[in-house]
Amino acid sequence: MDEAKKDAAKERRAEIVATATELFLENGFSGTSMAQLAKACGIQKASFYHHFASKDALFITCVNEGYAGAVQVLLDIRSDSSLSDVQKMEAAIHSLYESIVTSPAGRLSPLIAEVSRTMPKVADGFHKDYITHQRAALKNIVLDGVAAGAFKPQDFDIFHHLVFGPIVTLSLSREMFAQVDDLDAHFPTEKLKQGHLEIILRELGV
Amino acid sequence: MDEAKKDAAKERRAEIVATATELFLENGFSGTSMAQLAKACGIQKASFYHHFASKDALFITCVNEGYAGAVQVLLDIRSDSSLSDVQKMEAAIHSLYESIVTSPAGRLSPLIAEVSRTMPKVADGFHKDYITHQRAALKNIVLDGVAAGAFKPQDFDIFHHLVFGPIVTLSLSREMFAQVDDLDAHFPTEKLKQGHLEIILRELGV
DNA sequence: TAGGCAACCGAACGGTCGTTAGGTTAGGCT
DNA sequence: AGCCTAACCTAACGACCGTTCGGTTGCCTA
Repeated sequence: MDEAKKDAAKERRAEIVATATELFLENGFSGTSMAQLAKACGIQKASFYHHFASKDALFITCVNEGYAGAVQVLLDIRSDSSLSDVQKMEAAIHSLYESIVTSPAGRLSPLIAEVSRTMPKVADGFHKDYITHQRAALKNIVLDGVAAGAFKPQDFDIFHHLVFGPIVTLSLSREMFAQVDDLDAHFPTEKLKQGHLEIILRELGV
Repeated sequence: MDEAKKDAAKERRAEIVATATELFLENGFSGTSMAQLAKACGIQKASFYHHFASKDALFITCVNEGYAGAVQVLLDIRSDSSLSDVQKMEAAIHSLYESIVTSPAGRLSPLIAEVSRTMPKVADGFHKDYITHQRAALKNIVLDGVAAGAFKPQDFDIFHHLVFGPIVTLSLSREMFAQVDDLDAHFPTEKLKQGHLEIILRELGV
Protein backbone atom coordinates (compact mmCIF):
# COMPACT_ATOMS: atom_id res chain seq x y z
CA MET A 1 0.00 0.00 0.00
CA ASP A 2 1.44 3.37 -0.90
CA GLU A 3 1.62 6.42 1.33
CA ALA A 4 -1.21 8.36 -0.25
CA LYS A 5 -3.61 5.51 0.29
CA LYS A 6 -2.45 5.01 3.85
CA ASP A 7 -3.05 8.67 4.54
CA ALA A 8 -6.49 8.54 2.98
CA ALA A 9 -7.40 5.58 5.14
CA LYS A 10 -6.16 7.36 8.26
CA GLU A 11 -8.09 10.43 7.32
CA ARG A 12 -11.25 8.45 6.76
CA ARG A 13 -10.84 6.82 10.13
CA ALA A 14 -10.22 10.15 11.83
CA GLU A 15 -13.30 11.51 10.11
CA ILE A 16 -15.40 8.68 11.50
CA VAL A 17 -13.97 9.17 14.99
CA ALA A 18 -14.69 12.90 14.87
CA THR A 19 -18.27 12.37 13.74
CA ALA A 20 -18.82 9.61 16.27
CA THR A 21 -17.40 11.72 19.09
CA GLU A 22 -19.83 14.46 18.21
CA LEU A 23 -22.77 12.08 18.27
CA PHE A 24 -21.67 10.41 21.49
CA LEU A 25 -21.31 13.81 23.16
CA GLU A 26 -24.76 14.74 21.94
CA ASN A 27 -26.71 11.59 22.75
CA GLY A 28 -24.60 9.56 25.13
CA PHE A 29 -23.15 6.13 24.43
CA SER A 30 -26.24 3.96 24.65
CA GLY A 31 -28.28 6.79 23.18
CA THR A 32 -26.27 6.59 19.98
CA SER A 33 -27.01 3.65 17.69
CA MET A 34 -24.85 2.22 14.96
CA ALA A 35 -27.60 3.18 12.53
CA GLN A 36 -27.34 6.84 13.56
CA LEU A 37 -23.57 6.69 13.38
CA ALA A 38 -23.72 5.14 9.93
CA LYS A 39 -26.12 7.78 8.66
CA ALA A 40 -24.02 10.62 10.08
CA CYS A 41 -20.86 9.18 8.51
CA GLY A 42 -22.53 8.48 5.19
CA ILE A 43 -21.77 4.77 5.19
CA GLN A 44 -23.61 1.56 6.00
CA LYS A 45 -23.63 0.03 9.44
CA ALA A 46 -21.70 -2.97 8.24
CA SER A 47 -18.88 -0.80 6.97
CA PHE A 48 -17.96 0.24 10.48
CA TYR A 49 -16.71 -3.22 11.20
CA HIS A 50 -13.88 -2.80 8.70
CA HIS A 51 -12.54 0.05 10.83
CA PHE A 52 -13.52 -0.96 14.37
CA ALA A 53 -14.14 -4.33 15.95
CA SER A 54 -17.23 -3.20 17.80
CA LYS A 55 -19.21 -0.23 19.01
CA ASP A 56 -17.28 -0.40 22.28
CA ALA A 57 -13.97 -0.27 20.42
CA LEU A 58 -15.12 2.73 18.42
CA PHE A 59 -16.14 4.49 21.61
CA ILE A 60 -12.86 3.74 23.32
CA THR A 61 -11.01 5.14 20.32
CA CYS A 62 -13.09 8.30 20.49
CA VAL A 63 -12.34 8.71 24.18
CA ASN A 64 -8.63 8.03 23.91
CA GLU A 65 -8.07 10.27 20.92
CA GLY A 66 -10.28 12.87 22.55
CA TYR A 67 -8.00 13.53 25.48
CA ALA A 68 -4.69 12.51 23.97
CA GLY A 69 -2.64 15.63 23.55
CA ALA A 70 -4.80 17.74 25.84
CA VAL A 71 -2.08 17.48 28.46
CA GLN A 72 0.56 18.85 26.12
CA VAL A 73 -0.75 22.39 26.46
CA LEU A 74 0.07 22.44 30.17
CA LEU A 75 3.52 21.04 29.54
CA ASP A 76 4.14 23.74 26.96
CA ILE A 77 3.06 26.44 29.36
CA ARG A 78 5.44 25.18 31.99
CA SER A 79 8.42 25.27 29.66
CA ASP A 80 7.59 28.67 28.19
CA SER A 81 10.43 30.75 29.62
CA SER A 82 8.87 34.03 28.50
CA LEU A 83 6.21 33.72 31.20
CA SER A 84 6.49 34.52 34.91
CA ASP A 85 5.23 31.97 37.45
CA VAL A 86 2.03 33.91 37.96
CA GLN A 87 1.50 34.25 34.24
CA LYS A 88 2.05 30.52 33.85
CA MET A 89 -0.63 29.83 36.42
CA GLU A 90 -3.02 32.20 34.69
CA ALA A 91 -2.32 30.55 31.37
CA ALA A 92 -2.78 27.11 32.95
CA ILE A 93 -6.20 27.99 34.35
CA HIS A 94 -7.27 29.42 31.03
CA SER A 95 -6.15 26.29 29.23
CA LEU A 96 -7.97 24.07 31.71
CA TYR A 97 -11.22 25.93 31.21
CA GLU A 98 -10.67 25.63 27.50
CA SER A 99 -9.85 21.93 27.50
CA ILE A 100 -12.43 20.82 30.07
CA VAL A 101 -15.39 23.11 29.48
CA THR A 102 -15.09 23.78 25.78
CA SER A 103 -13.20 21.04 24.01
CA PRO A 104 -14.44 17.45 23.58
CA ALA A 105 -11.80 16.04 25.94
CA GLY A 106 -13.31 17.39 29.12
CA ARG A 107 -16.88 17.11 27.92
CA LEU A 108 -16.30 13.37 27.68
CA SER A 109 -16.45 13.05 31.48
CA PRO A 110 -20.19 12.44 31.73
CA LEU A 111 -19.92 9.89 28.93
CA ILE A 112 -17.21 8.04 30.77
CA ALA A 113 -19.31 8.18 33.90
CA GLU A 114 -22.13 6.60 31.91
CA VAL A 115 -20.10 3.62 30.76
CA SER A 116 -17.75 3.34 33.74
CA ARG A 117 -19.68 0.40 35.20
CA THR A 118 -19.87 -1.69 32.05
CA MET A 119 -16.49 -0.63 30.67
CA PRO A 120 -14.27 -0.01 33.70
CA LYS A 121 -11.19 -0.01 31.49
CA VAL A 122 -12.35 3.21 29.88
CA ALA A 123 -12.67 4.96 33.22
CA ASP A 124 -9.37 3.48 34.30
CA GLY A 125 -7.62 4.71 31.17
CA PHE A 126 -9.15 8.14 31.48
CA HIS A 127 -7.80 8.37 35.00
CA LYS A 128 -4.37 6.95 34.23
CA ASP A 129 -3.74 8.63 30.89
CA TYR A 130 -5.45 11.95 31.36
CA ILE A 131 -6.30 13.01 34.88
CA THR A 132 -3.04 11.84 36.43
CA HIS A 133 -0.93 13.61 33.85
CA GLN A 134 -2.99 16.75 33.94
CA ARG A 135 -2.65 16.90 37.71
CA ALA A 136 1.07 16.26 37.52
CA ALA A 137 1.56 19.00 34.94
CA LEU A 138 -0.28 21.51 37.08
CA LYS A 139 1.57 20.38 40.17
CA ASN A 140 4.91 21.00 38.50
CA ILE A 141 3.94 24.53 37.53
CA VAL A 142 3.09 25.20 41.17
CA LEU A 143 6.28 23.54 42.41
CA ASP A 144 8.36 25.74 40.10
CA GLY A 145 6.67 28.78 41.56
CA VAL A 146 7.17 27.58 45.11
CA ALA A 147 10.85 26.95 44.45
CA ALA A 148 11.17 30.44 43.05
CA GLY A 149 9.42 31.93 46.07
CA ALA A 150 6.47 33.16 44.01
CA PHE A 151 3.91 30.80 45.56
CA LYS A 152 3.23 29.49 49.03
CA PRO A 153 3.73 25.72 49.45
CA GLN A 154 0.56 23.74 48.83
CA ASP A 155 -1.10 20.48 49.75
CA PHE A 156 -1.74 19.25 46.24
CA ASP A 157 -4.69 16.98 46.98
CA ILE A 158 -6.54 20.03 48.22
CA PHE A 159 -5.12 22.35 45.59
CA HIS A 160 -6.30 20.05 42.80
CA HIS A 161 -9.66 19.81 44.51
CA LEU A 162 -9.85 23.59 44.46
CA VAL A 163 -8.69 23.95 40.86
CA PHE A 164 -10.36 21.07 39.01
CA GLY A 165 -13.56 20.89 41.07
CA PRO A 166 -15.22 24.06 39.84
CA ILE A 167 -14.07 23.53 36.26
CA VAL A 168 -15.35 19.97 35.95
CA THR A 169 -18.62 20.86 37.63
CA LEU A 170 -19.09 23.79 35.28
CA SER A 171 -18.51 21.49 32.33
CA LEU A 172 -20.95 18.92 33.69
CA SER A 173 -23.58 21.56 34.42
CA ARG A 174 -23.34 23.03 30.97
CA GLU A 175 -23.71 19.56 29.45
CA MET A 176 -26.66 18.64 31.65
CA PHE A 177 -28.58 21.83 31.23
CA ALA A 178 -27.62 22.56 27.65
CA GLN A 179 -31.18 22.25 26.43
CA VAL A 180 -33.19 23.55 29.34
CA ASP A 181 -32.36 27.19 29.99
CA ASP A 182 -30.22 30.18 29.17
CA LEU A 183 -26.88 28.57 29.73
CA ASP A 184 -24.67 31.63 29.93
CA ALA A 185 -27.00 33.34 32.40
CA HIS A 186 -26.81 30.43 34.83
CA PHE A 187 -23.25 29.36 34.08
CA PRO A 188 -21.25 32.33 32.80
CA THR A 189 -17.97 30.70 31.94
CA GLU A 190 -15.84 33.82 31.61
CA LYS A 191 -17.00 35.41 34.83
CA LEU A 192 -16.63 32.23 36.84
CA LYS A 193 -13.20 31.62 35.40
CA GLN A 194 -12.04 35.08 36.41
CA GLY A 195 -13.35 34.77 39.97
CA HIS A 196 -11.96 31.28 40.26
CA LEU A 197 -8.55 32.42 39.10
CA GLU A 198 -8.45 35.17 41.70
CA ILE A 199 -9.23 32.69 44.47
CA ILE A 200 -6.53 30.35 43.28
CA LEU A 201 -3.95 33.12 43.19
CA ARG A 202 -4.94 34.22 46.69
CA GLU A 203 -4.47 30.65 47.90
CA LEU A 204 -1.04 30.64 46.29
CA GLY A 205 -0.19 33.79 48.25
CA VAL A 206 0.15 36.00 45.20
CA MET B 1 -60.09 1.51 50.40
CA ASP B 2 -59.15 1.60 54.09
CA GLU B 3 -56.12 3.28 55.58
CA ALA B 4 -54.08 0.19 56.33
CA LYS B 5 -54.31 -0.91 52.73
CA LYS B 6 -53.43 2.56 51.46
CA ASP B 7 -50.32 2.57 53.65
CA ALA B 8 -49.29 -0.87 52.47
CA ALA B 9 -49.60 0.25 48.87
CA LYS B 10 -47.54 3.36 49.55
CA GLU B 11 -44.92 1.30 51.30
CA ARG B 12 -44.73 -1.15 48.44
CA ARG B 13 -44.30 1.70 46.01
CA ALA B 14 -41.61 3.30 48.15
CA GLU B 15 -39.87 -0.06 48.34
CA ILE B 16 -39.83 -0.32 44.56
CA VAL B 17 -38.53 3.22 44.21
CA ALA B 18 -35.75 2.56 46.70
CA THR B 19 -34.68 -0.65 44.98
CA ALA B 20 -34.87 0.96 41.55
CA THR B 21 -32.84 3.97 42.69
CA GLU B 22 -30.14 1.65 43.91
CA LEU B 23 -30.04 -0.19 40.61
CA PHE B 24 -30.08 2.97 38.55
CA LEU B 25 -27.20 4.39 40.59
CA GLU B 26 -25.30 1.18 40.07
CA ASN B 27 -25.86 0.57 36.36
CA GLY B 28 -27.15 3.80 34.91
CA PHE B 29 -30.54 4.32 33.33
CA SER B 30 -30.14 2.49 30.04
CA GLY B 31 -27.90 -0.03 31.76
CA THR B 32 -30.78 -1.10 33.97
CA SER B 33 -33.44 -3.23 32.30
CA MET B 34 -36.99 -3.80 33.45
CA ALA B 35 -36.09 -7.47 33.84
CA GLN B 36 -33.32 -6.62 36.30
CA LEU B 37 -35.60 -4.27 38.17
CA ALA B 38 -38.29 -6.92 38.36
CA LYS B 39 -35.90 -9.52 39.69
CA ALA B 40 -34.50 -7.15 42.31
CA CYS B 41 -37.99 -6.19 43.45
CA GLY B 42 -39.22 -9.77 43.46
CA ILE B 43 -42.05 -9.19 41.01
CA GLN B 44 -42.68 -9.70 37.32
CA LYS B 45 -41.87 -7.09 34.71
CA ALA B 46 -45.51 -6.59 33.89
CA SER B 47 -46.38 -5.80 37.48
CA PHE B 48 -44.42 -2.58 37.30
CA TYR B 49 -46.99 -1.12 35.02
CA HIS B 50 -49.58 -1.14 37.79
CA HIS B 51 -47.38 1.26 39.74
CA PHE B 52 -45.68 3.31 37.04
CA ALA B 53 -46.73 4.19 33.52
CA SER B 54 -43.33 3.50 32.04
CA LYS B 55 -39.65 3.02 32.77
CA ASP B 56 -39.19 6.75 32.26
CA ALA B 57 -41.88 7.54 34.82
CA LEU B 58 -40.31 5.21 37.33
CA PHE B 59 -36.95 6.86 36.81
CA ILE B 60 -38.40 10.34 37.19
CA THR B 61 -40.04 9.28 40.43
CA CYS B 62 -36.72 7.95 41.69
CA VAL B 63 -34.97 11.20 40.84
CA ASN B 64 -37.62 13.49 42.31
CA GLU B 65 -37.99 11.57 45.54
CA GLY B 66 -34.22 11.24 45.69
CA TYR B 67 -33.52 14.92 46.10
CA ALA B 68 -36.79 16.02 47.64
CA GLY B 69 -36.08 17.04 51.21
CA ALA B 70 -32.32 17.21 50.73
CA VAL B 71 -32.60 20.99 50.84
CA GLN B 72 -34.34 20.95 54.21
CA VAL B 73 -31.10 20.26 56.06
CA LEU B 74 -29.62 23.59 54.94
CA LEU B 75 -32.78 25.43 55.93
CA ASP B 76 -32.64 23.83 59.36
CA ILE B 77 -29.01 24.85 59.82
CA ARG B 78 -29.81 28.45 58.97
CA SER B 79 -32.60 28.65 61.54
CA ASP B 80 -30.62 26.92 64.29
CA SER B 81 -30.09 29.83 66.70
CA SER B 82 -27.63 27.87 68.82
CA LEU B 83 -24.99 28.15 66.10
CA SER B 84 -22.74 31.07 65.23
CA ASP B 85 -22.45 32.21 61.63
CA VAL B 86 -19.14 30.42 61.22
CA GLN B 87 -20.53 27.27 62.79
CA LYS B 88 -23.49 27.42 60.43
CA MET B 89 -21.16 27.63 57.47
CA GLU B 90 -19.17 24.69 58.76
CA ALA B 91 -22.34 22.69 59.28
CA ALA B 92 -23.56 23.66 55.82
CA ILE B 93 -20.39 22.43 54.14
CA HIS B 94 -20.54 19.18 56.07
CA SER B 95 -24.14 18.65 55.07
CA LEU B 96 -23.36 19.37 51.40
CA TYR B 97 -20.59 16.79 51.37
CA GLU B 98 -22.98 14.39 53.01
CA SER B 99 -25.89 15.03 50.65
CA ILE B 100 -23.90 15.28 47.42
CA VAL B 101 -21.05 12.81 47.87
CA THR B 102 -22.65 10.21 50.09
CA SER B 103 -26.43 10.20 49.76
CA PRO B 104 -28.32 9.15 46.61
CA ALA B 105 -29.54 12.71 45.93
CA GLY B 106 -26.19 14.06 44.82
CA ARG B 107 -25.02 10.83 43.29
CA LEU B 108 -27.92 11.12 40.86
CA SER B 109 -26.10 13.86 38.95
CA PRO B 110 -24.32 11.58 36.49
CA LEU B 111 -27.58 9.74 35.90
CA ILE B 112 -29.35 12.96 35.10
CA ALA B 113 -26.49 13.90 32.83
CA GLU B 114 -26.97 10.57 31.05
CA VAL B 115 -30.67 11.15 30.30
CA SER B 116 -30.63 14.93 30.04
CA ARG B 117 -30.76 14.84 26.24
CA THR B 118 -33.63 12.40 25.90
CA MET B 119 -35.53 13.57 28.99
CA PRO B 120 -34.77 17.28 29.31
CA LYS B 121 -37.60 17.68 31.80
CA VAL B 122 -35.67 15.63 34.31
CA ALA B 123 -32.64 17.87 34.08
CA ASP B 124 -34.88 20.91 34.16
CA GLY B 125 -36.64 19.70 37.31
CA PHE B 126 -33.35 18.82 38.95
CA HIS B 127 -32.15 22.33 38.34
CA LYS B 128 -35.37 24.08 39.35
CA ASP B 129 -36.31 21.94 42.35
CA TYR B 130 -32.93 21.07 43.75
CA ILE B 131 -29.97 23.13 42.64
CA THR B 132 -31.74 26.47 42.74
CA HIS B 133 -33.06 25.89 46.25
CA GLN B 134 -29.79 24.53 47.52
CA ARG B 135 -27.98 27.57 46.20
CA ALA B 136 -30.54 29.91 47.71
CA ALA B 137 -30.31 28.22 51.10
CA LEU B 138 -26.54 28.55 51.14
CA LYS B 139 -26.73 32.13 49.93
CA ASN B 140 -29.01 33.06 52.81
CA ILE B 141 -26.63 31.62 55.35
CA VAL B 142 -23.87 33.76 53.88
CA LEU B 143 -26.09 36.85 53.74
CA ASP B 144 -26.95 36.42 57.42
CA GLY B 145 -23.26 36.31 58.21
CA VAL B 146 -22.52 39.34 56.06
CA ALA B 147 -25.30 41.32 57.75
CA ALA B 148 -23.87 40.39 61.15
CA GLY B 149 -20.40 41.44 60.07
CA ALA B 150 -19.00 37.92 60.37
CA PHE B 151 -18.38 37.45 56.62
CA LYS B 152 -17.09 39.63 53.83
CA PRO B 153 -19.67 40.37 51.09
CA GLN B 154 -19.54 37.86 48.24
CA ASP B 155 -20.32 37.53 44.57
CA PHE B 156 -22.57 34.51 44.81
CA ASP B 157 -22.08 33.16 41.32
CA ILE B 158 -18.41 32.80 42.11
CA PHE B 159 -18.99 31.71 45.69
CA HIS B 160 -21.27 28.88 44.56
CA HIS B 161 -18.73 27.94 41.93
CA LEU B 162 -16.14 27.69 44.69
CA VAL B 163 -18.37 25.75 47.08
CA PHE B 164 -20.30 23.33 44.86
CA GLY B 165 -17.64 22.75 42.22
CA PRO B 166 -15.23 20.66 44.28
CA ILE B 167 -18.04 18.75 45.98
CA VAL B 168 -19.85 17.76 42.81
CA THR B 169 -16.62 16.83 41.10
CA LEU B 170 -15.61 14.68 44.03
CA SER B 171 -18.96 12.91 43.87
CA LEU B 172 -18.63 12.39 40.12
CA SER B 173 -15.06 11.13 40.46
CA ARG B 174 -15.98 8.66 43.13
CA GLU B 175 -18.84 7.37 40.99
CA MET B 176 -16.69 7.11 37.88
CA PHE B 177 -13.73 5.44 39.45
CA ALA B 178 -15.61 3.35 42.01
CA GLN B 179 -14.46 0.11 40.45
CA VAL B 180 -11.03 0.92 39.20
CA ASP B 181 -8.75 1.87 42.06
CA ASP B 182 -8.37 2.57 45.75
CA LEU B 183 -10.98 5.26 46.00
CA ASP B 184 -10.05 6.78 49.33
CA ALA B 185 -6.40 7.03 48.41
CA HIS B 186 -7.18 9.06 45.28
CA PHE B 187 -10.22 10.88 46.60
CA PRO B 188 -10.01 11.18 50.40
CA THR B 189 -13.35 12.75 51.21
CA GLU B 190 -12.61 13.84 54.76
CA LYS B 191 -9.28 15.45 54.01
CA LEU B 192 -10.58 17.27 50.94
CA LYS B 193 -13.60 18.48 52.86
CA GLN B 194 -11.43 19.92 55.60
CA GLY B 195 -9.11 21.72 53.20
CA HIS B 196 -12.03 22.94 51.15
CA LEU B 197 -13.75 24.32 54.23
CA GLU B 198 -10.66 26.26 55.24
CA ILE B 199 -10.45 27.89 51.83
CA ILE B 200 -14.12 28.84 51.95
CA LEU B 201 -13.74 30.41 55.37
CA ARG B 202 -10.68 32.34 54.21
CA GLU B 203 -12.67 33.67 51.27
CA LEU B 204 -15.39 34.74 53.68
CA GLY B 205 -12.78 36.66 55.63
CA VAL B 206 -13.02 34.55 58.76
C1' DT C 1 -4.09 -7.72 -17.87
C1' DA C 2 -4.73 -10.69 -14.07
C1' DG C 3 -4.83 -11.08 -9.12
C1' DG C 4 -5.23 -9.22 -4.58
C1' DC C 5 -7.13 -6.61 -1.18
C1' DA C 6 -9.26 -2.88 1.40
C1' DA C 7 -13.59 -0.64 1.43
C1' DC C 8 -18.10 -0.83 1.12
C1' DC C 9 -22.82 -2.61 0.39
C1' DG C 10 -27.77 -4.88 1.16
C1' DA C 11 -29.88 -8.14 3.81
C1' DA C 12 -30.55 -10.75 7.49
C1' DC C 13 -29.54 -12.77 12.17
C1' DG C 14 -30.28 -13.73 17.13
C1' DG C 15 -31.17 -11.41 21.05
C1' DT C 16 -32.93 -7.99 24.19
C1' DC C 17 -35.63 -4.22 24.99
C1' DG C 18 -39.96 -1.84 26.93
C1' DT C 19 -44.54 -2.71 26.69
C1' DT C 20 -49.21 -4.94 26.44
C1' DA C 21 -53.00 -8.41 26.36
C1' DG C 22 -55.49 -11.28 29.03
C1' DG C 23 -56.20 -14.24 32.90
C1' DT C 24 -55.78 -15.32 38.12
C1' DT C 25 -55.74 -14.38 43.00
C1' DA C 26 -56.69 -12.29 47.44
C1' DG C 27 -59.16 -9.29 50.42
C1' DG C 28 -62.57 -5.80 51.71
C1' DC C 29 -67.55 -4.22 50.89
C1' DT C 30 -72.55 -4.66 50.26
C1' DA D 1 -72.71 -15.26 49.13
C1' DG D 2 -71.63 -12.36 45.37
C1' DC D 3 -69.01 -8.56 43.62
C1' DC D 4 -65.38 -5.35 42.84
C1' DT D 5 -60.86 -4.02 42.41
C1' DA D 6 -55.87 -3.71 43.19
C1' DA D 7 -52.04 -6.53 42.59
C1' DC D 8 -49.93 -9.77 40.36
C1' DC D 9 -49.10 -13.39 36.98
C1' DT D 10 -47.72 -15.85 32.16
C1' DA D 11 -46.99 -15.16 27.59
C1' DA D 12 -46.18 -12.79 23.79
C1' DC D 13 -45.62 -8.61 20.93
C1' DG D 14 -43.19 -5.43 17.68
C1' DA D 15 -39.26 -2.64 17.48
C1' DC D 16 -34.69 -2.01 17.59
C1' DC D 17 -30.15 -3.29 18.82
C1' DG D 18 -25.18 -4.71 17.60
C1' DT D 19 -23.30 -7.83 14.68
C1' DT D 20 -22.38 -11.03 10.69
C1' DC D 21 -22.69 -13.03 6.02
C1' DG D 22 -21.83 -13.02 1.29
C1' DG D 23 -21.12 -10.41 -2.58
C1' DT D 24 -19.51 -6.17 -5.32
C1' DT D 25 -16.55 -2.42 -6.46
C1' DG D 26 -12.37 -0.16 -7.73
C1' DC D 27 -7.69 0.94 -7.12
C1' DC D 28 -2.78 -0.94 -6.71
C1' DT D 29 0.74 -4.08 -7.83
C1' DA D 30 3.11 -7.51 -10.48
